[in-house]
Order: sequence, then structure tokens, then C-alpha cells
Amino acid sequence: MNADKIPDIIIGRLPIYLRALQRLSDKGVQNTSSQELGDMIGISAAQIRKDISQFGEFGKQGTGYSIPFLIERLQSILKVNRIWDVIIVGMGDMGHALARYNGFANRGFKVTMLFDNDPKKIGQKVNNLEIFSMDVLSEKIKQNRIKVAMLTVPASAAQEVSNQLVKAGVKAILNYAPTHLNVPPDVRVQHIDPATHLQRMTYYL
Amino acid sequence: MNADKIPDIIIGRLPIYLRALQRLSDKGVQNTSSQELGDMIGISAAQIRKDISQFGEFGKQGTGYSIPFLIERLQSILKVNRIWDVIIVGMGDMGHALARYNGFANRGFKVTMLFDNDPKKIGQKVNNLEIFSMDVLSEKIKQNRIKVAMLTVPASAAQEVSNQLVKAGVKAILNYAPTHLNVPPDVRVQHIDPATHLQRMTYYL
DNA sequence: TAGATTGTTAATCGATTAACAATC
DNA sequence: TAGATTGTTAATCGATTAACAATC
Repeated sequence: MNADKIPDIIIGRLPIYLRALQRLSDKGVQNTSSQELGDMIGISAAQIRKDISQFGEFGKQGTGYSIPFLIERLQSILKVNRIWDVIIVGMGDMGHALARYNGFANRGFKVTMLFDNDPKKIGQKVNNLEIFSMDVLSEKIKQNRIKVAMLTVPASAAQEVSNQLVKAGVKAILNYAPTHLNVPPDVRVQHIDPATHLQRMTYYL
Repeated sequence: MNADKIPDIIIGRLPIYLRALQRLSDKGVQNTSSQELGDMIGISAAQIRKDISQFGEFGKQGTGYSIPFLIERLQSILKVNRIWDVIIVGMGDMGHALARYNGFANRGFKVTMLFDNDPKKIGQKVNNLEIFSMDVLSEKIKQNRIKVAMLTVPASAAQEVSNQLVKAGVKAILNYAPTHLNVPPDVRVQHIDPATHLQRMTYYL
């Protein structure tokens, strides 16, 4: 393991590699090469080898990489060789869809609590999980040592709720609100904004 | 307007600038500087000036940028100074949430058609839009000259449906399926995979 | 005018690619 | 052994930052 600081751009590619490897594994494939993996996901073989080699010598000359082994290594590096409890804050349509999403299984995450401030929603269940009041958000986060949250409140409330999350100890926020969040440097934010993603493509049309 | 090829990484930042500018505009602010805008979204002032200057001289020394003017320019560059009709393919929870999402207004997009292959869903309405059969997907895309699609089918069907979209003339796909899509070079794909986004953050926890 | 801020140049920094010895 | 493919080095390519003349 290289102790140097790994560039974030490399960290960002590891989940892509992992996803492709798990897909191969599901098909029963046992081994692959940087060439094959690269062809699958549109990344050069040299870059894949370079990225992976930041963390150790996981391949073998002549035969490439053992898929189960490389999956295990990447999961360990990304710290998804465990299950992170994740909360969803804001039970509109998007929060609802995420609560019922089955794509987190085997990828290191489990949605464990839901929150909303609408009295009509509080106490209801989605996917067998009760919706809690925002009043108990901080308390529940601390109690359960929650580190990861998905934020699906309206843009107008996002910064305020983000502050609450951070104050209670959340360190990773997947932000679905179409607004930038200001957080301390030890908190990570990833943005999902469909309009922004679409606008990035219309330029080329 | 610079006729050189603009790097994609710059194009990717323009929607972020545009979103921040629209937020300022909504608050009634008329002018801003690269410094202020950069502070808002965590990007250096120099980079913002450099990015914007690829497309023309939109600012004024001493006073910065006129927000309405810069919004108009960015919208024009990104081709969102019009409304793109967008279709949603796959009316599960995610497709449903996107069909009811109100974040596309004023950002250049309008969801106009929904598709699913489940006979029980076909003919139903979501947000006043009828769900069509996949059998008429190609025909409807061609008829309405649809260029932009959101793909919310299961991963196992994503490549196959993507092929249909591309063949019918779609040039921009927002892919919610957790799998890489192979498309011709003239088709753009953006990926939204919550598990991948979360995995990119857990490394730092 | 004086202060502020752009657009741009040059310098720095970082990422990607090509190539190949090592070796399975 | 011969062929394949890694890990790594050096070269190339591209992106970011710092600095400042121009000018509103």
C-alpha cells in the first residue's frame, strides 16, 4: 500500500472498476486483464494498471487480475467491505424512490432511517422503514453513529439541513438538491442534479 | 467565440456556474465577480475567469459580470436557451420520481413522454403524462425528434434499451442503470449511480 | 481619479499515455 | 519455452494557478 496521498480523480474511478468487476463476477468470470476491463468501460489499459498499482501489486504478469481478489481489494480500499448505514432526509418522490431502491445491496450500503418534517408523513412506513420527524434527526444520527446521508429536501432547505447533518456527525452527503452545499473540509459531498447532468450533454447536440 | 475545441471538463463546469448564477438572480442580485462566484461554489476565481473567457469577453474590468447577461450567454452556449423534450424509459420508482420532478423548469428541459414494458403500467398516467408501450418507443422518438432520454430500466435491460434509443435518434442519455453503456461516439452518456457516488466518499471516512 | 476586476500570459502542477523490462 | 500482461518509468499532454497590464 502506497502511503502517498492518492489523487481524488483516481478514487473516483475505483467504484467504476469495482462495478464492472462485480458484473464480470456475476457472470462467473474469474480473471480479467487491464485491456479487457478498459474495453468494457472505455478507459485505457495503461490508466487502469496505473490506478490499481497505486495500492499494491494485485495482478500477475501473463495472466492479469483475479477478479474475486481484485474485488476484495477494491472493496477494502473504498471501505465498502462492510455495510454503512445510510439515512435519507426528505421523503418526497426522490427520497421515496431511494428508500425503495434495491441497488445498494452488495455495494456497501443499507438505508436504515428516513426523515421528513411533514406531520402527515411522519410515522408512515416506506419499504418497512418508519419516517421520523426532523426533530429527532440529530439524536438518531448520534445514537446510531450515522456517517452517510442522502439529502433529498428542496433546494431552499438543503443548506440548513446539511448544517444539521454535519453538526450531528455525518461525514458524507449525497446531495440531490440542485444547490451547492457549504461544508467543512472533513465532510465529503457528491452532487446528483439531473438538470445539470443534462446540460452537460446538450452543449454537444 | 473561440472556435477551438473546448475541453469537456470546462463544459462540465458551465452548468454549475449557471445554477449558481440563477440562484443569485432569483435573489435579485444583478452583478457578480469571479471572486464572489468562486467563493459560492468552491472554485478559484482564476479558473472561472479562464473558463468563461473561452467563449468571449462577458465581463467588465472593475465591475465584474452582469448576471442576466452571463446567464443568457451560458444558456446559449449550453443550448438550454430553448426547451428540450425529454423522455423517460422505465417507469419504476426512479422513473416515477423523475416524471414528477419539478427541477427541470427553467433549466431547458421538459419531460414529454414516458415508456415502460409492463402491460399493467401502459396507459396509466403519471403527472398527467401517459405511459406508452416500449413497442412504440422508436416510432415516438422519431415522430417527435427526441434527442434526450433518461434511462431508468433495470441494469440487465439497459444496454438493449440504449441500443434502441440510439437507433431511433437519441443523442444524449442520462443513465440511471448501474452499468456502463456502449454507444457510438456521437452519443453522450451521463451516469447517475447513487452507490458509485457513495463509494467515492467512503474512501475518505 | 483610485479602486476593482477582467482577460490573458507564463509558470506550475498534475494526469495520461507509450513503451518496455520483468516475469508469470 | 513462447506468449501474454503486469508494474513502472519517462515523455507527453492538459489543466490550474499566479501575476499583472488593461481598463471600467
